[in-house]
Amino acid sequence: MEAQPVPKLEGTNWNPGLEEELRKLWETENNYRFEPNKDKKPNFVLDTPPPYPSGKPWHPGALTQYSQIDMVARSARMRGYNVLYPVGIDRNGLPVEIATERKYRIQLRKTPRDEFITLCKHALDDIEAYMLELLKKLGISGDFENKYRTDSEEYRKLTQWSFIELWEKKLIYIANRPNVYCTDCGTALADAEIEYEERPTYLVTNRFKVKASDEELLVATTRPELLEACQLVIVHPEDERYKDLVGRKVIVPLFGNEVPVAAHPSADMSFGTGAVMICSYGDYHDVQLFRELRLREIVAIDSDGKMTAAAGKYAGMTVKDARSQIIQELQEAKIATKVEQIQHRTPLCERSHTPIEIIPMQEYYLKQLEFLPKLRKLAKAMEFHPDMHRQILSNWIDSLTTDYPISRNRYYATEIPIWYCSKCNEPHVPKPGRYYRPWKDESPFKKCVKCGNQKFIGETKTFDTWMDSSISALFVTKWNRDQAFHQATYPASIRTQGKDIIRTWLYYSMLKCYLLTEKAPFEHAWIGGLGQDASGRAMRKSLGNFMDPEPLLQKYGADAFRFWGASEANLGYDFRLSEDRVAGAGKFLTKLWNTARFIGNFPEPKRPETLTQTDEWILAELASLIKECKEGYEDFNLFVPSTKIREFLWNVFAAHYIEMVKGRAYGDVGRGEDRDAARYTLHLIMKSMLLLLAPITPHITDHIWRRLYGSKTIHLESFPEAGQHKVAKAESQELMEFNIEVWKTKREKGLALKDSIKIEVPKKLKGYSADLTRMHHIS
RNA sequence: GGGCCAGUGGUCUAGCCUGGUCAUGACGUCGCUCUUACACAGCGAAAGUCGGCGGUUCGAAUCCGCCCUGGCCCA
Repeated sequence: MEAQPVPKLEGTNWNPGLEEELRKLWETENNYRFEPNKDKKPNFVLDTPPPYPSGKPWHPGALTQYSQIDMVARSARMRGYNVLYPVGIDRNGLPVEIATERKYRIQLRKTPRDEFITLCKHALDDIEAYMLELLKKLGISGDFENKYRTDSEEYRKLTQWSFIELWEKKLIYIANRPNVYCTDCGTALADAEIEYEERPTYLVTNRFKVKASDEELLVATTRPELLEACQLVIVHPEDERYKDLVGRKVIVPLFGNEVPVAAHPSADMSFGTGAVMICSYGDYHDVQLFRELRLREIVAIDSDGKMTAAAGKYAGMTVKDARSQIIQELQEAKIATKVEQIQHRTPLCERSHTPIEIIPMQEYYLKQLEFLPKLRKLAKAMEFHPDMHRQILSNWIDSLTTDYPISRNRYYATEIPIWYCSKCNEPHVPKPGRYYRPWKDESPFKKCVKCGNQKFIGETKTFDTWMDSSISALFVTKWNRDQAFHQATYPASIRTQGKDIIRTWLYYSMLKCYLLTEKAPFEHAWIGGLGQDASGRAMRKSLGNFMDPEPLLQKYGADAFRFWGASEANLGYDFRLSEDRVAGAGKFLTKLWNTARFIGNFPEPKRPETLTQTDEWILAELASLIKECKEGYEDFNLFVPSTKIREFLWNVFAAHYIEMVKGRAYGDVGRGEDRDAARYTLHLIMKSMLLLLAPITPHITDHIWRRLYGSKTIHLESFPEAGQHKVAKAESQELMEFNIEVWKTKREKGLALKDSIKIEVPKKLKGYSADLTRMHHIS
């Protein structure tokens, strides 16, 4: 007796509304809980980027990346790993401070610190809730229950702990050095926080009198306000114009100090007059020469961006005002021979877009230069996906010339745990294991170790945010919190991140974790491309070319968005976001849905003794698909499985196999055993495709799986094994070409597909002739 | 100035490492078709100097050199 076919899937397309129900189900089932070495499976630990709540809407490219990371985690589970997939939120740093200053029209330095911090917290909480909700809507399978925040007491305690260990290892030092400084943000910047922009500025050519002669030297500069800090004028050694001036002295106009003229190869003969004044500090070139030639620095600009006493009557003016004032005076005194406007590549603060200044300041530094050779080795040993992006890290390591300045003058960040003796200024660093706020807390020290004084002053500075983020791999593996857990999970298996923060997050993570644990923090680095707008431009909030991802998710569902994210661009390449293409991904889901709906009509029989040639053929195609998908997943590449599965489903399985076996599947033709062979094979292929797709489109695959193959979730299953079926590629090709030829002939002859046709089945395809005859109505 | 990446039908993309089938697929366009899963479909068609120039080779989208354009990063 044959069971009546029962349609198990309603409607002719996938309803994204079902996603919400599934997510609720997953939450109650709690399938993804991590315990080290559970069921004797190997651990797989992700070090994921905690997103920064910087505003609404969230960058759609970032959201795409989070969905891709989820696919990495889900595929690892289905490859048989026990997966630790942490969810964190990065809440330290400048952006929230700037947003808070703008929102409440207040200034950080003029607001009580406690109050300011509270305002920042509220802003972060608000956006954080929005982001977590979006992540959940995407179907992210991370550990939301144990989500962490980088501004929590527990996290900051660990950041301070890492600092204290580095301090004790004598890897931290204080130095008074020229520092890249943003006068607007009021803080020192790391190299990574600087960006460049072409901006108009004046190039002023001034007469410098040559000492004890009537000669003059013309010197062009973009920084006339720094004349008082000029200590040297350089010319190129091969510059014939100035050969006889080298070694003599010139007099700085307006200020009258005498400075030598020297030959130096870094002078550009073609820029300005070829003679360059070297001041402390106009740009990096100045810094380099001051260091190289051991010149005496004159601090001309203070940390508020105002001219210092060294600037004489210009003291107290802003750099900008001083510049225009001084240009005017130089012109009036006929010292300036030329004032022209030029486009100048100006270094800017990445956050405030203010031109940076170089000011000598006392800052804390973490040693890195002496470890660069070791870091280069670690970078070489690390497995990059794709391999090409290792280059970005190598280039960065090769370009570093100073140690890492780790202190900042901000509020919403982890405090540097130091107290200074009020008398002798000796720094005291407390014991690790607590969260310290020296600007607020009482000193844990009773007596200065140096002078015995009993009063202390707490440090007010904070850490650069990368000091926090760089230990994410240590935090999620419970370093200094749970030794057994840490042993089992560190180093992490994989760091997943965008290519834009390789030189910051990835590099600083390697540096700090290496210094603390002597190991690289992770084995693999997965580097995603960046989301661009539809015309290929970087999507930036400042450019206003943002697309709100939420309506897209609402309209097409998370699975369509995810499938688009997986299949849009190859691993590591930038991708463009457009609604059309997400919609196109949705069509694939419809195709999958209808294929499943068709197959669900048939009962799933046991494997018959023998299968037909047609069944063997599609199983061989499936075997190679499984192999390709597995290779893709092992390389953490989602592009490979998503595009291969789409091609197989659409162009091979649905177009050819299903059409060929329809007759048998319905039981219209052939023996009962052949019918079961078709049904068995249809279900086997369906199951395999669902399993292969489950990491990419977790909702639709789970829904179909539960409906057709039992009530349990697909997400606790493993990937299918590639079978032993073998059919020559040429035969496969020939089979599909024959079908196409029949279709073409029918249309040329004006025949409907159901009309019969006289056509010879090629000899090589004899094994398929029963199915082909039924399919094409060959008479 | 340097580095990395990219440049393939109207749009996007595979192939390039490991040279050799009429260059893959998707979106879009046009025509036909309701064919016991799917019209969010099926079938078919039009559409390409594989950025340019030169070289290696019997043969180059693929290897080499130079150049142009765009993106990202660095100095």
